[in-house]
Amino acid sequence: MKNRPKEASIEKLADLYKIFGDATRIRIMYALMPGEMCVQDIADSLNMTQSAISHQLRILKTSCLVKSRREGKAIIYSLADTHVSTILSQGLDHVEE
Amino acid sequence: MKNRPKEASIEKLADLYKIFGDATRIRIMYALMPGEMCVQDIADSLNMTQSAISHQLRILKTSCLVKSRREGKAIIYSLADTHVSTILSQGLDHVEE
DNA sequence: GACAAATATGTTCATGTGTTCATCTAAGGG
DNA sequence: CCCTTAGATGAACACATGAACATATTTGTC
Repeated sequence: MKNRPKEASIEKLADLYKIFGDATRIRIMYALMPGEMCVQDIADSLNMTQSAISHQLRILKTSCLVKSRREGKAIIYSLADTHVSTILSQGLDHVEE
Repeated sequence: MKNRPKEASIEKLADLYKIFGDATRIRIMYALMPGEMCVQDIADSLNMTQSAISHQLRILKTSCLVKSRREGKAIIYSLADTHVSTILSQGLDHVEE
């Protein structure tokens, strides 16, 4: 059990969890687990508007939880690293007890 | 990589992370890591009002992240299980890269 | 029982947050 | 070029959230 982290780390930590603290964003991340997807496909799969998804994707990207690349007209999103799935399944363990 | 969880689990997961998504609550949990503490001591250690801490403790307790017992006039709080520290250090890993 | 100490709770207020709607930008096809 | 398609962005609005303040509750002491 480590010491209490620095104030800066605590703020960062809270901010990180804030990102995970929204069902839409979690759904997006789970949608991206099997593989990359474009915005409209995510929207369709979650039954939400393109705009709503785009807004959330921006938040996820700013926090480096997803990354994107352009392919013609479409922009393809994918999970940024394996940490994301790790954190999610960690939380799921706690929830599903 | 598992299947997408049920809707109910996703909501619960988001709610769980929402709890972790506040610096005050994280500070409280870190304060409780070394061992149990009464409300006023937590408040002093974090330089916050007793009321603010009590409100947050109630949220943490409702989510089963801390537990409490009475000892005379005081109520002593402690972390509910080891999952809490696990989740916190997991997030810290991601943050401190 | 009156009182003090330790917490809990209710209310209020300012601030954040997520979605929608309308609009804007970028890329490809004719 | 003009138009269509795919996303991004900005403003507005409704709703949630955290802290402060005052007050209530519970317990121990005299």
